[in-house]
This record gives sequence, structure tokens and C-alpha cells, in this order.
Amino acid sequence: MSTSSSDTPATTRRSGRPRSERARAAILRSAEELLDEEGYTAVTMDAIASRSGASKATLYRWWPNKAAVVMDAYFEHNNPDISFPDTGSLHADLVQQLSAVVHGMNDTVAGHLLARLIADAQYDEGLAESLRGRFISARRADAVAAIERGRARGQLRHGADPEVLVDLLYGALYYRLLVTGQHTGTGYVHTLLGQLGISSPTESG
Amino acid sequence: MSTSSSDTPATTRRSGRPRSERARAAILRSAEELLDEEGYTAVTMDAIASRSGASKATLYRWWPNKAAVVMDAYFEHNNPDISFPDTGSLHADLVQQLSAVVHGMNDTVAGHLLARLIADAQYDEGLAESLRGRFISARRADAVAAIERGRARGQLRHGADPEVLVDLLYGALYYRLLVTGQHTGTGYVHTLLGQLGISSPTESG
DNA sequence: CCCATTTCGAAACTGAACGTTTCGTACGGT
DNA sequence: ACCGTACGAAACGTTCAGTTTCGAAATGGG
Repeated sequence: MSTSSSDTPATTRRSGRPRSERARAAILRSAEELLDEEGYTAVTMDAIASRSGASKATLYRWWPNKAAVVMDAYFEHNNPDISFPDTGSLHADLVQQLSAVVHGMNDTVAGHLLARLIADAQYDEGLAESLRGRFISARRADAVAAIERGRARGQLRHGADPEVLVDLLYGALYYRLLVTGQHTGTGYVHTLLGQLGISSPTESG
Repeated sequence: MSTSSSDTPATTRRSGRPRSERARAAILRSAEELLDEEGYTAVTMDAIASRSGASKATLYRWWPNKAAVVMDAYFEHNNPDISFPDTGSLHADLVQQLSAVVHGMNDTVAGHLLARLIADAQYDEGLAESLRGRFISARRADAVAAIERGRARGQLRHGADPEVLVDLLYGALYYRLLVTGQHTGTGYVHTLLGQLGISSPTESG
């Protein structure tokens, strides 16, 4: 009943020429290279097509617009699905996660790219949902989980709301990235945690 | 020495036809109307010129690009320079200020406009500086001043850093506006203040 | 083996919008 | 009167997104 009858839902092989994996990989690689070499604004669909050897028809056959290509290109080799180990300390868990984000923001290429993907998302709800779905909410979920673990261990003060704490922590980082342009770093992460009463092991035991 | 000699620094009247105040006002009003009626993306330089009766040459004579025009248009009649009265309560002061921001974010026109100005600023450092100079930093300064007053009154816990608190508060709001797309409101403002230990007068006296 | 189906690359095309330039004219100071 | 600047009109060049057309290539089914 489920081997290869009329309509197998997963991996349905339609007739006709199959999609070229070679073209797909070349497109994403070219987009990433252009991104690194000349920045986001220099990445045009024509440039991607030209460098990859694919045609624009193929580009638009598989991606709805430029931002979608760029996002796929970025996440192709910067997979954000890695989740962080439980260190047993709420403070250490959060430092671990937030520092990774800060590190990405300070990378001139990745940081500007993230800012600009979010910028494009203000004009494209589809892109916004996509970005949230494959990046933002994964990070949030990680952080919330760490905070829940910390609460279970009694490392969190009473009345603290994990979701709101995540808004505050990530909010401050993105606010600096997108709005004020101020620098962020590991020191700033510690400052934030300090202000929120999530003390480091050395300070309060 | 300062009446009208060779170079009076302020209100220097150069020779030649003076700038048309009528054209300036018409341009900014047209931009604002287009913004309200059709949203940011529909506001093009051609449309502004056409509606205002000014020529594109005049537009580019006085503004470097579209975002600059839109920002001037927006702030022409939505002056953000109003500062809030000192209520004597840190909690009330911050509720006052943050609620005004949240209210602006929830306005479909102003909220999207702010988000998109910030988005454009990711591609235009001049716009970014301008936006910070005439909006962001004014709001920050207000909030920092309120927190300093609260600290002087002893309404703030020891070790609290006003600048970082502002990052946390505004950060959470802008994070929701720009990144997660979640709704903000007065209730959320109270939640944030509660998480930061800035209690309302009714809760802790 | 042939045919239907689908993808492919090449290339031309449309359309929107930015930003520039040219031109003749209007305005104000000296 | 003259000079310098701004004005509106209009055309222009350019970039880029996204679409369409075309013939060729690849796959599966009969």
C-alpha cells in the first residue's frame, strides 16, 4: 500500500526533467560569494545568474525573489540549527547563546547581512515569516529552554517570565544592531545579564 | 561687524533667487499624504514631484534621496521633540514615555513608517545618523533622565545602569516591532517594567 | 522507441524607479 | 541692468526586478 502506488506524498517523483542539484548549489554558492566580496546591495539576480551559470529563469523558478535566495544562501553554510549544551548554569547557558549571536553581529559580513535581511523583511511579510521560522524563533526557543531549566534549578528569581526575559536580552542586542548602531560584545552580554539579576556563579554562588 | 558685512554666519543671504518655501512645504505635505494614503513603497520621487507641483530637480536640489524626504515629511508634523513632565514617580515617567512609543508603533501608518525608516537606515548610514540624531537619541535621553531622577529619589535598586536599562526597555519594544512582529501595548510596557524591578506605586509603595 | 512532461540556459523584454542633465524662465540683491 | 541662484518641465541614462519566449536536454511511461 505504501511502496510506489499512484500517489506517494513524500519524495513524489513527477515526470519530466528533474531539478538540477548542480544549478541549485551553484546559485547558492555564487550568492554567498557575492555577498562576501561586495556586500548585499551588490548582489543582484543578474549577477547571481551570471556567476553561477544558471539562467534567471531558473532562479525565479525556485525562489520568489532576491531576498529568498540570499537567505537560503546564507543559511546553507551557516546553519543556525545547532543548539547549545546544558552547562548546568543558567548564567553560563545564556552567555553561551548570546555570545554566539553577538559574535555573528560583529562579523562584518554576517552582521550587516542579518541587519539587512531584517530590513528587507520590513517590506516583505513572506521573508519576515521565513526569517522568524528558520532563525529567530529557534534562538528564542533555545533561550527560553535554558531559562526554564534555570528556573527548575532555582537559579531564577521568583516572578521571572522566560519569554519576557528573552525579549529583553535579545531585544537589547538587536536594538543596538539595528537602531543605535552601538557595539556589542561579550562584556555587554554580561552587563545585560547582571542588570537582569542573572548573576554569574562567581558573584553569588 | 555683525550687521550685514561680507559673511554673516547665521541667516546668510546669498545672492540669487531664494529658495521657495512654498515648494518646500508642498513637497513635504505631498510626501506625507502619499505616505498616509498608499504606504511607504508607493511614495516615489516622481509621485512626490507630480503631486506637489515641484520638479524632481528641486527635490534633489534639497534632499539627497527619498528616505531623507520621507523623514523630513514625517517629522515636519510629528515633532518628536516634546519631552514628558516629571511625575515624581519613576514608574509613571517610564510608562508615560514608553506608552507614547508603543502607541506610535501601533499606528498602522506611523508604525510601519518607523520600521521602514529603520530598515532603509541599514542601507544608508547618513539616514541612520539622521534618524538617531533627531529621534532615537532624544527618546533615549528622556528615558535616561527619568531614570536618573528616579535613582536620585531612591526609586531604583542599587547597581542599576540607566543606559543599559534603556537598552533593555526600548530594545524589547523595537525587537518586537522589527524582528518578531509581536504586538506591543501598555500592558506589555508594564510587564517589562515589572521584570526589571521598576515596580508600580500600588505594588510596593 | 517515442512521447509527454518538466527543467534547463540564453536572451530579449517590460516596467518601475532612482538620479542627472538641459533648458528657458522667475526672482532677488547690488 | 546685471549676476547668481532657484524654479518647473521634460527628456535622458542607468540599474535592477521580474517575465517571457525559445530551443535543447533530461526523465518516466507506454
